[in-house]
Amino acid sequence: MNLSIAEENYIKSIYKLQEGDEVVTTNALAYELDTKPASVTDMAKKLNAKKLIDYEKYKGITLSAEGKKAALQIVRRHRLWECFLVDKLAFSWEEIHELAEELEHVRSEKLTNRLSEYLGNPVIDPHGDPIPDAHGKMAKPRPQTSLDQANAKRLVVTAVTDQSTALLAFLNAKGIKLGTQLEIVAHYEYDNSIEIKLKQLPALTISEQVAKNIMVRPV
Amino acid sequence: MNLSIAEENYIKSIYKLQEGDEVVTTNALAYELDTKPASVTDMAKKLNAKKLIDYEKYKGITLSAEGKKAALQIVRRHRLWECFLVDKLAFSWEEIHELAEELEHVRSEKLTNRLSEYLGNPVIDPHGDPIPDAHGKMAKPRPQTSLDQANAKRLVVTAVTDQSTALLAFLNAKGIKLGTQLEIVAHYEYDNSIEIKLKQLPALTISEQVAKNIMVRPV
DNA sequence: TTAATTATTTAGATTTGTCTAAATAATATT
DNA sequence: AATATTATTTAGACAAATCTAAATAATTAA
Repeated sequence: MNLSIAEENYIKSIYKLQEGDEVVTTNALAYELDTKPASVTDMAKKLNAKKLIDYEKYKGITLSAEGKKAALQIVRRHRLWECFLVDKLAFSWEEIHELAEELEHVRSEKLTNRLSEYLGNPVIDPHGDPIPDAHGKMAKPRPQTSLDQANAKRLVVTAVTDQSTALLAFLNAKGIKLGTQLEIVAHYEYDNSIEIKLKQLPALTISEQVAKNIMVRPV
Repeated sequence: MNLSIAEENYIKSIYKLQEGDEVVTTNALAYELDTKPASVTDMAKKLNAKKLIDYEKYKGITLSAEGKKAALQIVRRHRLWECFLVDKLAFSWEEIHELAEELEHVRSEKLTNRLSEYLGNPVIDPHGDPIPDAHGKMAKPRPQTSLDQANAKRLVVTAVTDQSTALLAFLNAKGIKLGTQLEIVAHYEYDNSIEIKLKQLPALTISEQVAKNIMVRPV
C-alpha cells in the first residue's frame, strides 16, 4: 500500500485521536490537522476505499487493522527520528517535533531499521512515548494527561501538544521544559487559572488555556 | 523563497545539466526528470516568474544567481545525507541515492548544519563529489567522465548515473562497485563494446550503453 | 531555399488535495 | 414534539503538477 504524505498525516492523526478505540469525529480530525471538515470527509472516503479506515456517513472514523499497522510504522519513524535529533544532533525537545514530521515520511523500511539499530533500538522517545518495534509492537503508553486535568499533585512535564513558538518561548521564560518537575498549588475555577510551583522557584500562575497544552504524568 | 519538492527537483536537475554554464534544453530536462517536455515548459514559466531561472520561449533554461544558490543548498543536503547513510548506517553506494533524494527535501538549515557538524564537516560525499558548505562554496568537481569516453587507461569507478536495479544488479554480478579500479583493454567500434579488466579477474566485455552510465576518473 | 524533421509550446484535460457555500442529518433545547 | 443548534456531507470551484494531442518554431537535409 503506497500512501501519499497527506494520507499518512491523516492516518497518524486518526491514530492519535483514537486513543482507546473511540470513534474519531470529522470535526476533531479537521481541528487536529488544521484543515476543514469538508476536506476530512473527502479524505475519509478515499481512505475507506483503500480499507485503511472504517467510515460510514455521519458515523465517524476508526482505523482498520491495516490502518493501525500503517499508523504504527509512521509513529515508529517519527519517534526514531526524534531520538536521532536529540541523541546525535543535540536538538532540544521543542525543536524536534516539526523536523520529525518531515523525516517520518521517508518510507524505507531498511532505513528505519538501520536507524533504530544505530540508535541502540530505543524503546522510548525523548518525550517518554514508547517506540513501536519493526513489527508494530510497543510498550503501553505512559499515563499522560494535560496539566489542567491532572489530579496528582507532583508531576513531570512529558510533552507540549501545541508547538507554536509563542507557547514555547513562554514556557522557556518560565523555566518549564521537558522533564521539569512541578507541583499544583491551586486550581482556581474563578478565573480559569492554575497556580504551580517549580523546584527552587517561587510559585507562578498560568491559564488553563496554556495548561491544556502541557502534558504531564505523575512522578 | 519557499520551494515545493517538484520545484526543488527541477532546480537540482537544471544545475546538474548546466555543468559549465551551458543552456539546458526542454527535452534534456524532461529526459533527466523522467517527465514530458510539455510539463517542463509549464514549470519553466513558473520558475522564471520566481526569478530562479532565466527562460525565454525556445531559448532554453539557465539558473539565475538565486537559482544557483538554491541548487547548492539542495546538493549540500543530498550529499550530506549520503555521507550519513554510508558512514553511520553502513549503507552501500548503490542504495544511498534514492534515499538521499527524499531526505534532501527536509529544508531546515539548522538540521543541515548540525548534520554536517556531526559528520565532521565532510567536503566530499561517498561518490567523490564535493559538498557545498553552508555558504554554497565548494571544491572543484573531480574530473569525471563516463567510461565509454575515458581516454586514460587506468581508472577508478566514482558513480553510476543510472540507478536502475537492473544495472546495479548487473554491475554487482560483474564485481564492479564504487572504488573498483579497472583498465580498458580495448574499445571495439565494430560492435560498440568495451573490454575491461578488473584486478585479479579475467577480462570482461560490456556494451557502450552500460559504459555510458559508469562514471570514472583516472587513477 | 524549400521540404522534412525535430524541438518546443499551447490548449485543454486529469489527479490530488484543498476550499466555500449550501444542503442535510444528528443532537440539544424548549 | 417541534424548534434551534451543531455536525457532517454534497456540490462545485481552485491550485499544483502532470498529461495528450495539436500547433508552431527551429533546425537539418535535399
